[in-house]
Amino acid sequence: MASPRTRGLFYPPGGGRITVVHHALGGQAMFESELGQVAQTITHHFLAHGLPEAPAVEWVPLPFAGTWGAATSVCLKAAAAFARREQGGGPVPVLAQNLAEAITASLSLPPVFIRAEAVRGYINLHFDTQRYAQAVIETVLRNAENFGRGAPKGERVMVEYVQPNTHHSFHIGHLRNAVLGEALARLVQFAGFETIRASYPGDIGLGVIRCVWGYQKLHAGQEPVGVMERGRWLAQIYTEATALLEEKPGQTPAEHEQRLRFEAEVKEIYRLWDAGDPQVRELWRRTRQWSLDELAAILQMLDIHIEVFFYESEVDEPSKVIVDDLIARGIADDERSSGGPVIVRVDEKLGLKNDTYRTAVILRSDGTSLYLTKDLALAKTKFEQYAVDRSIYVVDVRQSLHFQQVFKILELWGFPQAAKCYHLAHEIVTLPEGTMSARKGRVVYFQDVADEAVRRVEAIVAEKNPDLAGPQRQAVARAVGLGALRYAMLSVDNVKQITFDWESALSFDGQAAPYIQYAHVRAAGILARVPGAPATTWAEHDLHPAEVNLIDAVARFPGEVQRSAQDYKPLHMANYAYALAKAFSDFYQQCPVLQAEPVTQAARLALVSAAKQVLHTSLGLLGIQAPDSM
RNA sequence: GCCCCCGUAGCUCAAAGGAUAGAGCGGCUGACUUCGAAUCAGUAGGCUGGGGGUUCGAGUCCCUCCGGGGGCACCA
Repeated sequence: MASPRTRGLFYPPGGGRITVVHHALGGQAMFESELGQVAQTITHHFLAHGLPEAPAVEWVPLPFAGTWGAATSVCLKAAAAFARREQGGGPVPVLAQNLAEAITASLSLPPVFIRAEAVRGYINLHFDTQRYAQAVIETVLRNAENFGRGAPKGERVMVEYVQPNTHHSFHIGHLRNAVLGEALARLVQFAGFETIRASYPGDIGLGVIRCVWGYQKLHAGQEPVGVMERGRWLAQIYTEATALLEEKPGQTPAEHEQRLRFEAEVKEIYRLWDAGDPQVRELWRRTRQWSLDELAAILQMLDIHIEVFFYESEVDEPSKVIVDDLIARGIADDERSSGGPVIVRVDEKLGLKNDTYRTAVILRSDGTSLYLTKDLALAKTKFEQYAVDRSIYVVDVRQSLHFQQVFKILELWGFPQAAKCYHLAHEIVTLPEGTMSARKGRVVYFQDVADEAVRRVEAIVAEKNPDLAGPQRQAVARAVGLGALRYAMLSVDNVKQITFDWESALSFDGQAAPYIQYAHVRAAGILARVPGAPATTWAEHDLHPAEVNLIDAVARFPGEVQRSAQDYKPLHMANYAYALAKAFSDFYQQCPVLQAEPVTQAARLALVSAAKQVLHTSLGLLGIQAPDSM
């Protein structure tokens, strides 16, 4: 069974995206003001030579080849503009190169740059290596866990994720959603936005009522012991119930009759629920709580702390008020007098010829509300009651049309923040044998995968690190096992399906969380052997290429934070964390620290300390723990 | 029929419109008396689905075709 927010297509980007102020140039943000100075000089040069159409100077990192620098393609752009204006001023690349050469020759560089050169139309600036290394390392160590944290943006963002149905059980599809939403929330928050985490459990609807019916019919009065067991049991009842309610080929007339009778019973329960019948409500409330208890336990295990829970059952009433207003304003058509529902002909209202947003039903003919109706009310609540500036819905891709309709109807309604709503669509998790289906009982539950992950890691720890035992081993096994699972979900782009299979989901080698955690462990291992407080200053020495590489990786972190938050892409951070770990592993292999000469040792200890910090922070943003040993 | 997404190494996937398209897994060859080998180094593997276009510059943007997936009135 699809969870309430488990379907649809892609909302065109731009809607609620965070505006890019300017590209933080990775670690080169270190020399931001100096780069700004040079940019000004370049612009002046253009003006002085009658090239007013030259675009703004943007710095990109110099293709990394062992030293650092920044480059700008502004001459290429200016040359292209010039060629368009003058027609036949020569080939653009030649023109650009000439321009770049003239400009670099005339630049007077601030001391952090050692030289400027013109290459293939680019202006390349090279940084003073030692000053750069020092700036990076000392900045990291001075700021510690706050290194990379963005300045407050003065904007409040709500991230809605974790929307499982009650009366079902949390499966790995839900896990992808939860893990993605949590990483996004952490990134957005760290990037400088005030962040509210919201969850929207589907605690009412036909699926829920079917389960309640099944419970009453088949298991009245029963209750298994244990939070997880109870939750899972409800999911089984749901499967059991749907089997009885489903039309099957080759049914006898008697079976058919029975099925119709059952369906009528389900409808009656739904009616009673709607009417507030105390008995039905009580049964619903009790079973619902079992699911919510299970959810709480899982969120705890995932270190997800939701601040606001919205329940479908609670936005039911307010949503009907909106429907009345939509009818009053002529946006919605009330067809109930002729036995129809209340609808919004979205395309017609927008004057579109093709079927794009289609016609949306916002109220059943019997006057009960729908999923769509509730989302209209929910959007309003988010902005008005929680005063958010932006609202992100992390929901799987099958519900894209649903959200397009929600946002468009809000827009038609005149709701000003409709443009501030953004559906972050992600693809689903499938099984090798096909889509998961609670209805068919074909589901892989999160708890089972988590248990297996922890079991496997425990075995590996026992083998590789026998000193670690007891509760410590348990803790490490959880950190590593769940980390691997999380990373497997985050290191694939949202638009790609994940086919779940045990081996790749629980992969501990290569590009996987344990690899990154291991790098952190190694860094911790080195630092643990040094008595006293770790060094906080850089020491000038000849840099090994692996050191240069690692410093570069460390320096990129703040930029990656901003980029991940702006693009709503935890994937960027997942890739970055791996790249950083790889740079560290390479460094570890090639550069002895404890055996190095005193000056080199001091510098490398500072570097190890900085790298450890950033590994820790980036894993943390992904919701993955970084233990000191494993 | 209409709307949307995806096609990149054998497989799974990366890649701010920028300089020579990168990783992992799998294959092959090497490196533990060393700060932990859950590691590292090397090697092989590609007309980025096809064709047009925009641009100084396209895996990335536009058009078109092919292939795969998803969604389309009273489910959530």
